[in-house]
Amino acid sequence: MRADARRSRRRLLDSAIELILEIGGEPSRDAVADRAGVGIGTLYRHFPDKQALLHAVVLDVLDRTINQGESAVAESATGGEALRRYMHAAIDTSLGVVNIVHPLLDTPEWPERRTATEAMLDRLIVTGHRDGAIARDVTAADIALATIRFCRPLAIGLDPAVERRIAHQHLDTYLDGLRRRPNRSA
Amino acid sequence: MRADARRSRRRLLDSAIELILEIGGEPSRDAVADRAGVGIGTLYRHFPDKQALLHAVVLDVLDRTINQGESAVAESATGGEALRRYMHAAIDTSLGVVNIVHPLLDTPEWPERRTATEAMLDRLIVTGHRDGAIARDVTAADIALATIRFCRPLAIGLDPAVERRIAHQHLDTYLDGLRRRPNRSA
DNA sequence: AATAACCGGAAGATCATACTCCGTTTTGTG
DNA sequence: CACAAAACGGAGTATGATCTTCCGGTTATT
Repeated sequence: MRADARRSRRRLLDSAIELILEIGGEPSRDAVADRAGVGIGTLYRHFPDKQALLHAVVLDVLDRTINQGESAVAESATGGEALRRYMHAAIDTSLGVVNIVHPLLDTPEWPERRTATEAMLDRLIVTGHRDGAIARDVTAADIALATIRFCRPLAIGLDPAVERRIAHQHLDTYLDGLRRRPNRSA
Repeated sequence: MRADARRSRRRLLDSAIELILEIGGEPSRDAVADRAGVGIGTLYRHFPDKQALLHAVVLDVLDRTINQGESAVAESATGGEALRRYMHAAIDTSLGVVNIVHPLLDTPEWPERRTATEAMLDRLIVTGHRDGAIARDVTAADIALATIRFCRPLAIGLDPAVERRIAHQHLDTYLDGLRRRPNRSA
């Protein structure tokens, strides 16, 4: 792959991620190409059909988030600490992009990511259960759903930076709540 | 206004609210009319221009939510209790509809609702501050933003009933977190 | 029974976005 | 440096999904 092609591809991905957060949904192909500073033809060469670009964006973001989870588990002293690190990292990486995940749930690429996410969360949860940092009744599914909630922008036209700040803030309070009530569903 | 006209209007509003939650955004006029069991012509007679229907929906839901807040303040023993009641009621009434609020923020009807919401939340907060049930550094804006977050569906194709259950659950944990840390922003 | 208000839905108008195509430019190689 | 292959740009067309109108038929009210 030629250097300029790789550069264009990466720019398209990054521009799409920005736009998705800004407008809260699927951006038009024209807008993505403009933002990336490439022609619309270039976009279609890299991502041939209708959904290819958005698929690539979601997989890119999802894989990075899963990796951050792995790191969090590996590098944290406690399960609670791993949970905190993972969820904040998910906000940094996935904020906004969860908005367009739904259509991907029916594609061949999904089951593999689902498995990887579950495996990672299970390891995280088991560690937390073992060291007592995460309540027994908190499950991987609970964490997954809460993570999605905090990665959703509020859809009232806030600036992305503000959006991110608020998400982290809400998550902190939520995590405090998780610690407070060890005998209730998350 | 004739009885059948009032009935049609109410059905259109309710159908729109349902659809907004189900599809997570603005429904097509055709879909709303179908769901309501009325012709598309009827929809246009009640709501003449492009945004009229969605405006009416948001105002309907918003006004009901504000009223529920007033009741919560009036009928609760403590500010903390009022806060809990208000936010859960907001989920029951507004879940999903926050998704389409943004465009309304630029219309003449908005400032009035904003003022009413602020007044209600201020009363709620002041009560809570006075009786110590709500931390000093929790503001009306904090409550407003958190309420919006818990009224956002997760956008992964969940059934509305499941969506609602999860929202209440997440809110409970968040409220526990608010209580736990009286000296940090909400 | 009379009339004014309301309803239904086919058909046309409108608009945003997807996508193609080909002449031009850039990159990598001998 | 020269040349071929790969990549680029963007005007213009295709497409499809709503929005909106209109008027003959229906229902409520007196």
